[in-house]
Amino acid sequence: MTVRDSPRNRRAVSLADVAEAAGTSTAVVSYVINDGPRPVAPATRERVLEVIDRLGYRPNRIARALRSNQSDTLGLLIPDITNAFFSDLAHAFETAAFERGYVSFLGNAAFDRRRETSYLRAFVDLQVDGIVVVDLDTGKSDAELFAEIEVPTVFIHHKEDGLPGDFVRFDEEAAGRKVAEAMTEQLVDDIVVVTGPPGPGPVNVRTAAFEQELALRDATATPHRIVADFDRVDAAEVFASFLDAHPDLTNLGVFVPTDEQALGVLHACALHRRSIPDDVVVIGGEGTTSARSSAPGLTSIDVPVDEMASVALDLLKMRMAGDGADETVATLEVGYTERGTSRRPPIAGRGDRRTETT
Amino acid sequence: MTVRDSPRNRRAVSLADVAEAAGTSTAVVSYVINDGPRPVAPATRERVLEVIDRLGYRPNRIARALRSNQSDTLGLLIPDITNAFFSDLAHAFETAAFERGYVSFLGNAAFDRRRETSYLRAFVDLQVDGIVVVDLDTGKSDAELFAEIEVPTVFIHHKEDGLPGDFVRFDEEAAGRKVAEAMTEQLVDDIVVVTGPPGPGPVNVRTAAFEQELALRDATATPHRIVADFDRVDAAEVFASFLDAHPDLTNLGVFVPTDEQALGVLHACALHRRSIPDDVVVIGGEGTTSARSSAPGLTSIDVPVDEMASVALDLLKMRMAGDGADETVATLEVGYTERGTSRRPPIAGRGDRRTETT
DNA sequence: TTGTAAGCGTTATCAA
DNA sequence: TTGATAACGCTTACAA
Repeated sequence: MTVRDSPRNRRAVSLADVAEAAGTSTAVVSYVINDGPRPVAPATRERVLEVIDRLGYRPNRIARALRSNQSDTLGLLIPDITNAFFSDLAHAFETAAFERGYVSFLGNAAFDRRRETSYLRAFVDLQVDGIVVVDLDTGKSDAELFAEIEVPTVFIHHKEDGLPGDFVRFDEEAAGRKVAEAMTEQLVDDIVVVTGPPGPGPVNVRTAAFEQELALRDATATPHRIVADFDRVDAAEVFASFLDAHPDLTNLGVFVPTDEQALGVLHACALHRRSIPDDVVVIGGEGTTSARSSAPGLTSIDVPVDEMASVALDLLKMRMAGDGADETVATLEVGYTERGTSRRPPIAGRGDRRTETT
Repeated sequence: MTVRDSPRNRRAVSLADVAEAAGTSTAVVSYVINDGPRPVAPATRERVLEVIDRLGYRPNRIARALRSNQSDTLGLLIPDITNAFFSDLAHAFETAAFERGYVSFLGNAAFDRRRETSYLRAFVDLQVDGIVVVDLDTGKSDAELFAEIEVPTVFIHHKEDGLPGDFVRFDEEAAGRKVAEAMTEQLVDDIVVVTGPPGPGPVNVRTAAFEQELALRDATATPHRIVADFDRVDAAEVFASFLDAHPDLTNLGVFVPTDEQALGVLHACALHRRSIPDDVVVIGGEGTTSARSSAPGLTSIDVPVDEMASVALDLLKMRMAGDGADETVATLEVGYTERGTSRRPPIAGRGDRRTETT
């Protein structure tokens, strides 16, 4: 037992240690570990592998990153990790990244520009190989910072004009239209749209498409609009006030573009003892896991979150490989699933309409 | 304009560049950046700071980590990030870590031992300063690996005997007892306990305490036990079958130790058109944000998640600072809040009972 | 096929 | 108070 074996004051086994024990050079050990870039004689390789195993050597990824400018590390920046949709996205990315051999930093901007900036800088300083951003759509993004970042970046869900990087989104317009179509079949007397705070964000594109399609299908239906923040507590409060202010509306259809808000609306209905879907039909816009299994399950657009993650990572990989392609915009198709917050329509389902019976 | 200014093929500004531009040495620049360990003349410091600003220098954290064995980075390992409770925990940690200047890697074990191991190794290889683990409580943990890890580790929620590291938990026994007390005031005819898969995990401690206290308070009440996995879909299915099998039970009280399962139970009740809390009272064991704003909000134990995170990080910091204290076990107190899934009891609230009216 | 040695960008020792 | 310089552990050009 040498001193090195004592559990305290032991420095980790280094590549040089391996080389020495195997009676060869650090270069050869490196070639063995990385399967290149130079060939190694089978006998030598065998010897090195044996020593690596015996000594329990593990490469130091920090040193490797410093030398090679590659960390196999990704940065993931999310506006609000408690939001049902974003947490689904984060989960999808983490999984997809892990499958591809990356470990991810998680940055929760908490809807705060300063935090976003701070994380972005940290990611760059930590030499991540790529950055996945779900950008805040409130106010101006940190355009200068994004512009000066040399790290491959892919934007999800929202991207401001002029920022450099690929963009993965889903078809917001189709989402709005599909819900409008479904809503007209619900035979409700009045329609409500919940919108987010005014702005150019993707969510408001969704609601605009909904309203437009609705007008096309039924000129008489001018929906009530109510504005709520993108969190369920605010949405619940705002919707509860709406119900208070309109006790006469007893056969209501509500389009809530984000599931996070939809969950709040369901909460408000429960408090006000409005029966769903008998008194109020609620249709959501994202199909998060959280909303799929709410009580009752939310009828909604289904966003292909896993596909978004895998497309995003593929784009990132191409960019990291240096394929200097032009900036790509990938727009993914959405589905629509009836669950418990809408009425089974008298007309047979068609198109990509799906009905779920649990 | 020199070549370095062209946006392509530009290598980042290094400390040596700063030193050269400021007409001093790398050592001095380092002293300025780190405020030590040697003093710097005010004039020199001024000059260096000016150059840093002008060149837009940012320290390379990889190089710093390699040299100093400190990365200001943390690893966070979670069994299942889609679980309501764990995602609350993850959020709390990320926030607490960020406040203390750390950036966190996120590892989602997805209830898979191999993934857990793989992340653990990656964290060590990446030289994280500390690891926060919510360990899987299924089967044997990777004891050897934990034992050989030299990185400060703190376990949350669950820790197997013999593993090295501090431990932050909440008072599972008190949680079970509190719910039992509340349940006896609900005037239900029958009581159901949902348990997780059999095993030594913390959740089963919670349910055992509940059953024990219940027996103490009301010898006649022998609760039905139903077993469900720790996910809402399985819990919903299992509970739905239970309702099918017992159509006679129309005044039911259910203790669901994890909110994730409780959400499933609520979902099942909605599908079966059981009114809550008139037909079924549901009480949860964690008080996650997700369950607080379900429809209706879940009456439940409230776990001090933020406090757990901050205690865990404080313990980690102490260990990183080398305070070789004995292993600490911190047990935090839980609250209890009535929300919409229980009946307002006829007896006035007392103790730390809280009632929430939204 | 293998070995030597020069970095990568820091920190911190030691000497000036 | 400052400046050279030797690490940290790895990759890889170059030489043998």
